[in-house]
Amino acid sequence: MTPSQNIKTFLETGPEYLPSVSVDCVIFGFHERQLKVLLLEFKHTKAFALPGGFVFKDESTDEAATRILWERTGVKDIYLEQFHTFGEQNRGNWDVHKATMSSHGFELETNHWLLQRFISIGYYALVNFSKVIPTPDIFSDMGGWHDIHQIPTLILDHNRIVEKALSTLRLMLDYKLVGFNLLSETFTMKELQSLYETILDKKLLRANFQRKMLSMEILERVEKKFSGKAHKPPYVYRIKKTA
Amino acid sequence: MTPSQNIKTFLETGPEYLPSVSVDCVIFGFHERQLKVLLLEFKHTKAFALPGGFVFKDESTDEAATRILWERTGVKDIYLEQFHTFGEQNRGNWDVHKATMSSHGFELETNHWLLQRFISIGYYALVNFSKVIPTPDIFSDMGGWHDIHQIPTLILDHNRIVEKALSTLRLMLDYKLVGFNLLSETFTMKELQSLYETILDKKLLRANFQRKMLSMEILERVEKKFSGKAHKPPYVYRIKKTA
DNA sequence: ATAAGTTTGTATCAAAATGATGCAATCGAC
DNA sequence: GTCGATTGCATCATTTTGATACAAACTTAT
Repeated sequence: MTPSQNIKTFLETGPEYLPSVSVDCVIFGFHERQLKVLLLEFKHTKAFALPGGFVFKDESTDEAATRILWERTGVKDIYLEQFHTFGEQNRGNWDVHKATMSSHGFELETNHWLLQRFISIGYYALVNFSKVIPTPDIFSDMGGWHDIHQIPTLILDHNRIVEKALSTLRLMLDYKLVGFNLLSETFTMKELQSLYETILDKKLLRANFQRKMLSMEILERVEKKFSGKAHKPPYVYRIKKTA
Repeated sequence: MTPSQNIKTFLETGPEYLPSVSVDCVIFGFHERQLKVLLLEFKHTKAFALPGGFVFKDESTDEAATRILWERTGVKDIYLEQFHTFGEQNRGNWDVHKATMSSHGFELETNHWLLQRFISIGYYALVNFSKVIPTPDIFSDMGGWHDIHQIPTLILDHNRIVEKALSTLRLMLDYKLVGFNLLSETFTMKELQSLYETILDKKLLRANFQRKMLSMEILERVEKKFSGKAHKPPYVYRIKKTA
């Protein structure tokens, strides 16, 4: 199918979606000691946006978020949490979408379903950076990771959504042990600490961090050692499977 | 206007609402050492429900919640917080509403807007019990307070919504100082402790509770003393106005 | 007036959690 | 083997929290 055919199909699926409701996902990844967010880019308009989409009439909003996540990353079974619903009357304008459609030869009337008011249910996801294959959607030409400290201006109220997702993630970090989802299956204590330091944006004392993590008794030592570097090799951990 | 005229008007306002989106409010009050929730009662069907409603196309969801709250309690300026959005495909059936409409002589077709799928944005409110005048809506005949431990079976997924609101409130209690909203303008330390004990459902040590509350430095002693009882009079507090 | 009975406000001590520092152990490079 | 680097953990200091005690302030009974 050509892009234009895809778009035609999409525009025609309007009636299959639950009206007024959209889902936006803040997908967090961790790479090279940076907390990253997956953003979509619109080449024509040079605009950025969060991965998002609409809810089919026969799926739950959670299912919609899972589906959108899968479509944009190629990964299922992702840690996902709803954090807030954004329900302002005017969350920004849809010029970018209009322009994108227009560039493909589709001129949307003002009352087109795509240009109506939508509330957006925000979900944040924690993914293993290396497993993700950023995949653009119909509107976008590119998907890519952006350092949380260098998020460009996004469409609509998406910058606010990212902010809220980040503050929720920070709160969750020491309430629920959830950070692991951003690392690979196994990891060292240093990697885990580095992750926490990046998310919380502050240094932590190594000895105390280790003591705290071990005291929760959810970590399991895997291989005894790990070689390569000129120093004492660290233990490698994984999360205990709650049997 | 007669009730039936009210209902007719309401049914005709369908197009003014944002489709698929509803708001439900869990209104907490505190009275006689009990945590209460305001519920509406449908006399014909003997069903109970949370106060809720729909979102006008030109108001935000927060504004809708505030409006609904005001309509059901007569109080504006209420502490209100969004806590979760419930987006399952099948949140339960609308038989009760259908029956209520029917009892007023309105037979709704299956595809009537009121019988469509709605997602519900949950808000919880903390109100001063004594200031509230429970007021029924078009569907209900009565509004009243119910002890959190004796919530009857509610329509749709409203029982789950109450549960989630309560667990969120408990989490919030020691993260954010928010309990005051359930008391009157001024209160004693004992009243505040009693409130905390009721919400958290556990006893707290008086001395330590007092120390903790005072250490946050948001309480202000008002009147020196308080008389009537045969013992040392307690201080009366109010929240410091953050100047 | 005085004593008795309560409840309040706060001090004090014990225990637990957290912050900070030090040191032995283990690896590769030389 | 020695050196430099990093890990794992012990240890101590500090802070927070849990538990108990006691004096102060009020009304009622005598």
